[in-house]
Amino acid sequence: MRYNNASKFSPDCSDCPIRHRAVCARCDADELDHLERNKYYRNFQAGQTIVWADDRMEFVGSVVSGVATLTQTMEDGRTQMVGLLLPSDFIGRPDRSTAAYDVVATTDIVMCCFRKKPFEKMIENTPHIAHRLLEMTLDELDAAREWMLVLGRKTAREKIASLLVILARRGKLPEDVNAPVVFDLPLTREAMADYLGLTLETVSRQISALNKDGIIELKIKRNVTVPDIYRLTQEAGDDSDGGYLN
Amino acid sequence: MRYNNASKFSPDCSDCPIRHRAVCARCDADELDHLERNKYYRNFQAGQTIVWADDRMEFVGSVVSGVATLTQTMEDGRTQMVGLLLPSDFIGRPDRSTAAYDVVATTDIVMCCFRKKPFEKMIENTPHIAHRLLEMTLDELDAAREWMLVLGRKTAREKIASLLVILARRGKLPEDVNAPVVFDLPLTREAMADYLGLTLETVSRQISALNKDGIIELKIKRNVTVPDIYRLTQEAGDDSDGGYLN
DNA sequence: TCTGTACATTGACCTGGATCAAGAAAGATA
DNA sequence: TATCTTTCTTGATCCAGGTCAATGTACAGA
Repeated sequence: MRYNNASKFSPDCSDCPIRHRAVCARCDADELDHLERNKYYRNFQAGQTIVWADDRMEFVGSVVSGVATLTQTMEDGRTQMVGLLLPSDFIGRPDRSTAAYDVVATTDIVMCCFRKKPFEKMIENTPHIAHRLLEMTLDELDAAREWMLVLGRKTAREKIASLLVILARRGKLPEDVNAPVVFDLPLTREAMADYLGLTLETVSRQISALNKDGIIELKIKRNVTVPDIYRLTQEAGDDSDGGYLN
Repeated sequence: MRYNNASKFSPDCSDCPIRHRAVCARCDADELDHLERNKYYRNFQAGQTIVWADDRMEFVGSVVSGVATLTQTMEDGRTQMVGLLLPSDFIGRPDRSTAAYDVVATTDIVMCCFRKKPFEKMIENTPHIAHRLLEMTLDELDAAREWMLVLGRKTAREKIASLLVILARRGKLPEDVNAPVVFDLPLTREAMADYLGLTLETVSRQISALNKDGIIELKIKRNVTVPDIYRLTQEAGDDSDGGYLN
């Protein structure tokens, strides 16, 4: 459904640890070749669960396109998103046989995967990749801890803004720092609420408020193309409400 | 001041990555020896800041005794604790020159330290230590994410209970699972509040409530010894309020 | 074009925890 | 012993965000 960029399928694993190959002469070339040959792509539909918490997880991989979430759920149904996986983000942890969280595709998503066993073998033989993996894990740890500040101490409005900043940073930023930023909002209100430790109603109200305050602007409706909009410019401009922030 | 266990100074770095030596025949023994010879101990008093966020950090180390916290502070003073360092916990991150958070001793504390440079060198030469470090970082990441659920979705009472469980788990648990657990509470109400995303008043009220509900029990006052208590049993039992959970 | 489903918005009301404000205990100092 | 400081407790009040409920909108399928 909706937000679907599976079209840019051409695999761009630009931040995949494997790519490290380009800059490392000391690693085991055969090993890397072997891995490169054994990578494969998997598609998931929006809403589909990629891995269930505590299930065996036989692969590692990175997001090529689309968005997924890491989610924790309590017995009574309360859920907290603990991670957001955007293109180039890595998923899976060497030396852990089971997943720690539910991984759910929130949009159609393409992942670049490796079977875990050979990947672990490669880590052993190519210390620089292990090093890169440690670095990535430390980054994730920093992000998690920064999010603890958001969850523990920020107001609803600040929480929304924090999320918007994260998403904006991951899009292509405009050259001019002062130019307005445009980016996709590939999450439902509920998903945002789960990330922010709020209810979906509060998220909705805060977004409306930010909109009313002129801080964020409405976006083009999902399946409306640029030509569609352009056509509107030829009509009498009566129905001025151009679109919706999804 | 108060909670001071610097007395058990005898260095017990039982979970220090260096200890890995005992189980690894493949690592560079000279390197390990060199590091072992170059470890040193540092003492900090309760309240003292061990490292300031963004300051250069020239060492890594682990807690021998005492408790420290990792804290993030916003410009307006709101603070969120993002990590709790108990004995055997590791601090410092290879390849990062500056600290990401304030590290503050909440009790008198003894740390076992290594200068960062040689430590990093050792990591390069002893892949198994790098591996162990990745494992430790993944554990921290799990802990941080579990804490996100606590901060985002739990009630004040549940938050307190979550903290108590963490502290209880780190103490020596009784053989009998059903026996009551006894452990130190080496944090002020304010520190707990900062960890839990609450105010200190709420923490105080909730602890009083848990106490009233018979879920937690009062503990012996800090500087009262067992003989002191015993002496009380000889008096007329009028002043029955035996002590305080502090 | 109608219908059903999934999301999003908005309103009315309630409540858990924050805020403000005294006091009381613990512990240090003298 | 009295005094000062820091920490903890408790009460009174407030309000941000939760809860419950109704309505609107997007869009797929028939």
